Amino acid sequence: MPFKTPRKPLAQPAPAKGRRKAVQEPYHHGNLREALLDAGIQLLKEQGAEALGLRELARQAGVSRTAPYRHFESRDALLAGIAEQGFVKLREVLLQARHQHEADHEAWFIAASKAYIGFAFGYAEHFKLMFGGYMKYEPDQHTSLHEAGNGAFQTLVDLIVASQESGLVMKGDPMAVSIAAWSTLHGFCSLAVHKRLDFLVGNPELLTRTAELVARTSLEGVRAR
Amino acid sequence: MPFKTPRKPLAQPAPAKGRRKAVQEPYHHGNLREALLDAGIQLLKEQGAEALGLRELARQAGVSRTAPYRHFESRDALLAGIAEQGFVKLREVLLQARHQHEADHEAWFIAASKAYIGFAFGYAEHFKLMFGGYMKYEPDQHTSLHEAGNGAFQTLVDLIVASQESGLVMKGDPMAVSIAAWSTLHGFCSLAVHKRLDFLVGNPELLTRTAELVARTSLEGVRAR
DNA sequence: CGCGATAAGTTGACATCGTCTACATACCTG
DNA sequence: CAGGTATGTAGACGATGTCAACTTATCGCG
Repeated sequence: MPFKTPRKPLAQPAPAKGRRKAVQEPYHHGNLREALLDAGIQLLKEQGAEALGLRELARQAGVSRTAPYRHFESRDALLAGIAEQGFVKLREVLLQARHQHEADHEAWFIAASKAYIGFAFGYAEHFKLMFGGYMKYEPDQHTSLHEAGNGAFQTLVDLIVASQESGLVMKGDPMAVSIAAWSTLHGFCSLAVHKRLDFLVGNPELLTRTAELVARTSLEGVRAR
Repeated sequence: MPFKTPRKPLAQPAPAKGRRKAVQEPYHHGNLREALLDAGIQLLKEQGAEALGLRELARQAGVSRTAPYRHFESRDALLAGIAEQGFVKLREVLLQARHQHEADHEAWFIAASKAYIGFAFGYAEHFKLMFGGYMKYEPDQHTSLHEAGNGAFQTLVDLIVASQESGLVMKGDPMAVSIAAWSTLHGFCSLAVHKRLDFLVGNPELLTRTAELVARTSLEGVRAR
């Protein structure tokens, strides 16, 4: 029962990491910023977003309660950082589906859909944090988070545009069509991670079939007719 | 600037309201339970779910901070009560769509879809509370909330079953098909109320078109083929 | 009609949290 | 080596949810 995590013995003092902006990477105590993010991701997975307190994260990182304020201007900013990592990961899995099936648009579509669903179920708490109302989110602030989200969304838009050109998917504003296709996947995932599909719990086989139906539904909903 | 709301002068002492369960209706101070729910719904609409503090609600109702505990065992229970009212309202608007178009299944489907979207946009904060992670939700506890949710969902299942019989919608497990159709609507609404569709903000005309596309997508996704 | 039980409301206290201000320390740069 | 700045710490404040103990009003029953 670890009440007090002793300060983690970092491998390197490590201020060697490229300085893309202006102010980064702690100097005399190891890189707290990433330590906080890592602890947060860990805690998020184990206990959910409500457990992500600034003081708790500080405790886990072995620093004092107000230390995080040197790296995040508020709790929301820290949550935004964690959510951002989620969007990066989501984009990765979507790109992976693309690279495996880029030639066949229909296969690409289905693979991307399953990747999205797989991410939501595999990182349920992360998914909730990314899309739920756990923090204040104003797109024109949180620009970094916003861009990460757009980066993930863009992979879907790319898929839709390609599929429109090949005649698989209906014509029309690519944004609107992308949102329509995305909505189907997202709605299913959102309902599932928030436990609103208790019809399916305890029946993993039915859940799998429903997930596949949803992936197909997403495609059929926007298929060219 | 009402700092202290004086105790509301109730029209009647009012313990005359049908006693469906066993323990209800406050005795010596007016009916606090409903006053709290009403204040909560009001505050929810104005300020969002985070503003729904037990103490704040008590303040608005003109009672002391711990008085709500005589009617709700915790803050979550109060939120659940408010969310439950939302599901009742949602069911109402879905039933209204049904009664206006029951004969034509396709019209019924589209009307129900638009009603769902209309509810989400018209009661955005309520919608977030109902489906987001603002409170702990375990279906086997919160049975009242759970049933209210199922009541609303059932209107969609009825629609799907009827549409399957008339050949509009594909065959298959009605639950799974209902979830697939619902997912499309819900995903769009969820993304919108959480401000994840900033592509559309400031362009209400595009938003309207996208909403209609989504309603159609929901149907096309499960249409018989 | 009166009296006890009980529902309803109040006050006080506690632990926790996010955040602010002021202070201390380590590191880098000139 | 000196000074500045990035980083970390301690203390305090107001706010919240919840518990325990106490008070008051209302109901039900003999």
